[in-house]
Amino acid sequence: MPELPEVETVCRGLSRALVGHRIAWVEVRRAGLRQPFPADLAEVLSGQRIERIWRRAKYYHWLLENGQVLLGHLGMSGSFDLSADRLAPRRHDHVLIGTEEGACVAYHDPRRFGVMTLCAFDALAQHPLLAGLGPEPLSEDFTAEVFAQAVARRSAPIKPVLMDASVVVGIGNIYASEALFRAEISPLRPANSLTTEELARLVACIQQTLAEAIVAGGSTLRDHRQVDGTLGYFQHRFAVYDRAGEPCPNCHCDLARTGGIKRLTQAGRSTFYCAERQR
DNA sequence: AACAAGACCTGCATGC
DNA sequence: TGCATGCAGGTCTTGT
Repeated sequence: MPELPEVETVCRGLSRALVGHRIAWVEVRRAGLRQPFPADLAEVLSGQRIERIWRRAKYYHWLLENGQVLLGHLGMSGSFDLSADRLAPRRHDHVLIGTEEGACVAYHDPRRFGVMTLCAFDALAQHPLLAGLGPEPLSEDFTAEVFAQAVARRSAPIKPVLMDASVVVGIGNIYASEALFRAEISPLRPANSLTTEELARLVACIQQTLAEAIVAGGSTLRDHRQVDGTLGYFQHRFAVYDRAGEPCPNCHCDLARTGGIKRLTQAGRSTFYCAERQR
C-alpha cells in the first residue's frame, strides 16, 4: 500500500486516536511478518502509555513511556484499522492492540511484507532498518545539492534511483512516475545525466506531489485506508500512473500519433510516462 | 560500488 | 465453473 503520503496519513490518524492512551492488552495472532515479531512484543507494550506517533521514511514509530519504540513498516499491503473488533478479527489481522480508553486497533496485512519490531528510542539511529536512509524529501535537508551528490555516481535510470531510500526516502512506484511527469524528465535518463536545473526542478516536483497527496489522504488503489476507514483520493489526480494509452493531461498531443501515456518496466516495476513531454 | 534479478506472500483481474 | 497467468503501493538478498 504505502508510500510516504500513505504512511504519513496513517501515522497522523493513529496519533489523533491513540496518543495519551494506555495500552491495556495486545493480541499477537501469528509468529511474524517478513521477520518474526519480538518474543516479548505483547509484554513490552502492555501497560504503557503511548507518548507520540510519527513517521520516518516509510516506517511508523510509536514511542512508549518506557522508552521503547514500536517500529514498523506496512510493506505492500499493511494497514492499521481503528474499527477493529477483538472478538471478531478479520482474516489477516495479525496484531490487535486495545487501550484502557477503549480504542482497538488491528494491524492488517494480507501479503505480510510488513515489519513490526521494537527498538529503544536512544538506539533508533543505529537500527539496521533506519541506518543508511537518505534525507526526508519534505525537509530542508533535501536540496538540489544533496540530491546531486547522491546521484553523482548513479548511471542507472533516474526512476529506479528515485525509489532508492539511500538517495531520498519515501518515494515509491506511484510518486516516482508522477514527480518525473511534473518535472518533464524522462524516467529513462541516467540519474547522473540530469543538470543542476533539472535536479532542482525534480526536488520541487517531488515535494509538491507528496505534499498534495498528503492533503488528499494518500492514494487508495486497493488496500490503503486512513485509520478511520476513509479512502484516500489522490489516485484521482494521477497524471500518468496506471494510465497507459490515455492522453497526456498536459501536452494535449494527438493520441492517434503518440499513443498517449506509455508503460514500461524498470527494475521489475511498471513506469508510466509521456514521451512527448518528458525528455 | 552499483546494478539486475529473484525472493518473500496473498488476492484479484484476465483469458482460456 | 475452474485453472493458469500476470500483476500489485516494498524491501532484502544474491549474483554479476
